[in-house]
Amino acid sequence: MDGSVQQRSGAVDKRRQILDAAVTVFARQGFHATRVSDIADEAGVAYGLVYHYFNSKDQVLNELFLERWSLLLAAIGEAERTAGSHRDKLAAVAGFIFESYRHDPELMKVIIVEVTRAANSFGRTHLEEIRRAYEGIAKIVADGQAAGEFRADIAPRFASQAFYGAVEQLLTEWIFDNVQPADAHFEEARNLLVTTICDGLEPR
Amino acid sequence: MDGSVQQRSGAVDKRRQILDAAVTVFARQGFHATRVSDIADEAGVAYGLVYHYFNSKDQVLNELFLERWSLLLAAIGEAERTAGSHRDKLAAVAGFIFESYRHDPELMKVIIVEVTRAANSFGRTHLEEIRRAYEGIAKIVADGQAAGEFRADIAPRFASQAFYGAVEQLLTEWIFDNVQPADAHFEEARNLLVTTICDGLEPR
DNA sequence: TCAGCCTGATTGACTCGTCAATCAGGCGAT
DNA sequence: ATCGCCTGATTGACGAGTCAATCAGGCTGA
Repeated sequence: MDGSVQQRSGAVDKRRQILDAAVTVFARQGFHATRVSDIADEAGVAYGLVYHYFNSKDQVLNELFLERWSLLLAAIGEAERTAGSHRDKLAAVAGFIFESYRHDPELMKVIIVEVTRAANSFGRTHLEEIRRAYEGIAKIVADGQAAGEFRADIAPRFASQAFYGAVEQLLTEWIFDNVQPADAHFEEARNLLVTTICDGLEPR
Repeated sequence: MDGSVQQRSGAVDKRRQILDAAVTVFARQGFHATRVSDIADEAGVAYGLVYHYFNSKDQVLNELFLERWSLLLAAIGEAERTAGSHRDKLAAVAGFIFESYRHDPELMKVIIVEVTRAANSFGRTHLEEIRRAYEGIAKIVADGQAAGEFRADIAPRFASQAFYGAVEQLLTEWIFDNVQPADAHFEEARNLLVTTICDGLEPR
């Protein structure tokens, strides 16, 4: 009769607890360097319980990635649909990504370091999902070109890569520094990013 | 009496052979997934010989990275010193990186995937070296601002990140696709990159 | 109401394969 | 005969995943 979809008793959701612990530990040690027992310890849970909820260590990371990436894809679609100028749309996308970092730096670190940039392991596994984001951005650029807001002599796919690459590199700096930038920095980063790239995309 | 710096006999340089084999195998399987025996097999050499020349599997990768990264740092210094406008200097830097990929895609793949973008493992180890490159690029931007070629309201360090991030993301696409782009693509990539970023950096 | 049953959550010792690194010895050149 | 390149079997650590046992709480029928 209660609204929650908990499995049986009113116990805390252990599954969620394990996922959250995994984020912390993956962020701290990296995926390869964390043992499943580290996750269990961090979650305050027995080793075997991780395998009760997940098939493998990999699946834990997959779950974390998909959970958040789907939000990004949704945000891109949303920006495409609602924001004003195409420049604004790109700003909205960059804003969402920076905002994700502000909201949960550990999770973003894990996603970027272990998935998005891991061309040999999870990056390859989730290539399709990742590319869906690039394509969304490319579509905004293409529409902007059609509308005459952006110069037409730059391939949208190319612009999309440059845009996303710049965003991710900025985040990577924060990740390396293990820094939680002040609110003002987020605003600034988004604005400068959009200024630099979009001005570069404008017709001359 | 011969010009080479070989260790003793006239035998082929096994050390080099091992390094080259490592590049191939690291590129194919990723660092974590390759066993030292894979390297030895690829090099046509006994397992133990790897440990004759290197202290550890890690050291093999370190060697590969430093070997090439020092060339990049040299190229940045060179560009800073010689090329004409500051835009040309940035074009020279981007050109060198793209050229490195054209010359040896496997090596660049390994360096980017396993070092430059590996915030939890080798990226952290070599952070200082990596940053030296960012700083070199930032210096070019700063000089360009001082010369009035670039707008002054964008932090050089920031522009540097955006620039390098865009370059690396483009390379990453080729890496994911396992593609050896035609010569024309390199030229095009460099030009578009410089166009996009530098135009964005220009005073309005 | 309550005993007994049942289900599924939870535990952690254990297995089993994998691999980095070592080492003792062989071989060829000088 | 000696030195240093070279070999590959062996060792030992380590960690993912398994599994049999325990536990808790709800549900049944009398």
